[in-house]
Amino acid sequence: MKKRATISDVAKQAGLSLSTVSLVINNSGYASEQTRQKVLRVVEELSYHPSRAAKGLASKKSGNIGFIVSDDHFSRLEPFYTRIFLGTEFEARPHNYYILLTTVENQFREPDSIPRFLLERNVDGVIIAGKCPGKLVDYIDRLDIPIVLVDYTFPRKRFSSVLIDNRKGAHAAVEHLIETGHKDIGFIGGDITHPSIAERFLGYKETLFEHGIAPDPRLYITDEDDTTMRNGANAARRIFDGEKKPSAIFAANDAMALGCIQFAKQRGIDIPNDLSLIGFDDIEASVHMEPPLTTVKVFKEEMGALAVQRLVDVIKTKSLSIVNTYVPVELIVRSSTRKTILGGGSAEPRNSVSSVAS
Amino acid sequence: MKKRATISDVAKQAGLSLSTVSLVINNSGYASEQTRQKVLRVVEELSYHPSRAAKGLASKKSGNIGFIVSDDHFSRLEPFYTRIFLGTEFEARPHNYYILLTTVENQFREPDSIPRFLLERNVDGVIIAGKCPGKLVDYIDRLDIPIVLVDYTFPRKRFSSVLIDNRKGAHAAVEHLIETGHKDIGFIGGDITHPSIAERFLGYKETLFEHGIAPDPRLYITDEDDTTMRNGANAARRIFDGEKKPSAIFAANDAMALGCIQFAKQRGIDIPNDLSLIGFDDIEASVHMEPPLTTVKVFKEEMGALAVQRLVDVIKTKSLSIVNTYVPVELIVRSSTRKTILGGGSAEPRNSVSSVAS
DNA sequence: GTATTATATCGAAGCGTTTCGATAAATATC
DNA sequence: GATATTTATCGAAACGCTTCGATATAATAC
Repeated sequence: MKKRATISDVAKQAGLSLSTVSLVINNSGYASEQTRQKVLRVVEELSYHPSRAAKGLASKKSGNIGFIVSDDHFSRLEPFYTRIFLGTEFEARPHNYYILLTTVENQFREPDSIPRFLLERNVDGVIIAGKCPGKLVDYIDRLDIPIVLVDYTFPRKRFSSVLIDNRKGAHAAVEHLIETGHKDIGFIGGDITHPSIAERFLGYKETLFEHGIAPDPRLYITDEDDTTMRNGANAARRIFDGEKKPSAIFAANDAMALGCIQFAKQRGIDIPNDLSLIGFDDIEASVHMEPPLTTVKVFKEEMGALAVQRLVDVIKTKSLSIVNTYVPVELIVRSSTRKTILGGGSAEPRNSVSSVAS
Repeated sequence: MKKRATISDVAKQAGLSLSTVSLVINNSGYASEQTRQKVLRVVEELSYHPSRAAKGLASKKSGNIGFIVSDDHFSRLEPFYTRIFLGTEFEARPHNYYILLTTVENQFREPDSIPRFLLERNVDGVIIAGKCPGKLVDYIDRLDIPIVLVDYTFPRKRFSSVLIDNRKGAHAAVEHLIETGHKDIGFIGGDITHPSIAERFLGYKETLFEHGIAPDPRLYITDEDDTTMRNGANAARRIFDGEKKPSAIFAANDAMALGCIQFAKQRGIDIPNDLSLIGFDDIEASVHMEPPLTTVKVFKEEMGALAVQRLVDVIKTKSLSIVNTYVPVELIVRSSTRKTILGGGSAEPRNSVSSVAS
């Protein structure tokens, strides 16, 4: 096996000094066009790739980005955060970074739960996806390691973040339901302490208000302990066991929507004829559901990519400014929603003629 | 921000030389018990963590393990390979390795598709999960980088591997169906070119033979192009559109079993009363299916962990021997299978009395 | 008691980069 | 035309570790 070429091999071959080659490769400092070309050609010839370790040692940069996600988030049925992670992986390539993934338990115990890459200072920055223990965030912050949050906002302190435009998504979802003639629209929220879910709830209420509909507490559930399918089914049951039945439900994510579907099947409620249902996220499964789920699509890979872009920028420029990027969403209409024959029950039926199902 | 402690800080504090400290930390070479204690205490005091980069530069080891998985495998609905990946991550921790993940396209084009960590020699070994382009495997092998395969066997050359005991799993599945009175047992294979699927097919046929049942070509489908839910539904349709209807189906994975369920619902076939169905893998979704799926559980995290153990062993000992580890499987009986009222149609019904459903 | 061998510790070279002056040539400034 | 500035290149130190002899002492063999 031939030994790998080093920078000094390149220098020798090009008849230049080490430092000049280094300057050209990292294009810092000055170099004549001629020299530049020469170096680049030799690099190609020897198929030279700089040694990460040497580079890291000399520059005090690891070339790695840490990706932190809570273990239950990451190993959920739906690969939501997996997609985000994948997005970071792809975007890291052109920037020449590696992503070091670690999952953390919700129950944080210092120092056992501190990711190794932090102890060893083996990352130049960190991306945190979804909820993360506050103590850990504080710890990283104290280390002066740049942080970018994805689908999360930290309560006590601002960080740059990449967020879903939840309000807009919720607005589009509820608007769609209202447009198709629904008035008694339920909401299934699961874990309302997650900022994204809270915002979707807000968007839900706002949109109802806009249309002169007062949100009915009997129609929304926000106190389940997690946003799982099971809880979706549970919440649906609680709503339908109440005195007021909705004609449509907006579930704060697709997993809970799926739970709704299961509940509805059990209870003999036909979707979309008896109940229109809309989800959020557009996970892979939603197109395969029975019926295929109308939902609000979230561009997960793109979120990961944006997070990397932002983080790399912070690492390189040491910028301290905080940038919150809102990623647009898109309403995907499939078969779980349809026009009502009659407007809802409580509000006065307006346009009752034109809203007859086609 | 305080500077990190280096090995020379430790040496100074302990009144020893650099080299002695290094020897103790890596416990290579000799050191008196007294010295050892002293060093360890100082390490603790200064909370010293060796620099990865320096270590890597000096030792020519990166401390990283590459994890390669095809992109369609990794971003599938069911997080099968994600779980394996997670297993490697966990096991890598105590061994002090990092996992560098990369996905590769099925359509391999050198050199664009070559993972960066190979170009930069930034991994000490590689784990390949599921199918992988032959050219890439050859490339890595030529680099003299140790390889461990997970859920895959390479056609042209032997490598150490961690494999599912597919034959045993298939045996358990089919045995279960036979025990519950089925004789006309179908098989849905999807992509038979994947070694695991091929073995499950083999196990299926073997078990039938053992019980004096000749596999009926009208009852198995092995020529779909992938092992997806869609293809599962498709294959089920093809079988049921044929002249011979099975009373039970063994799907080579849970995704295809889910497809079967969807097809059955559409066609008005009741599971398990009209058709018993059994899957393979035990993905998270299977417990949530309607009905909950009887399946063969695969211990995915454990497979990842075993792969890391094996790889670390190879890296450390430079062992050239090839070890194929077969991970046991477990039959999980849920509600998608039940006893037949009558034995199957073609073979003579034996024990027809005792096999009446309870 | 001397020769071997095992044990314990150390100094220094080396790993492959970056980066900080230093130097020299080319260009701009007045 | 002398001085200042920009551009181009280089040598050498530094980054924090491993590892290879070298040296010294302790244990064992004969």
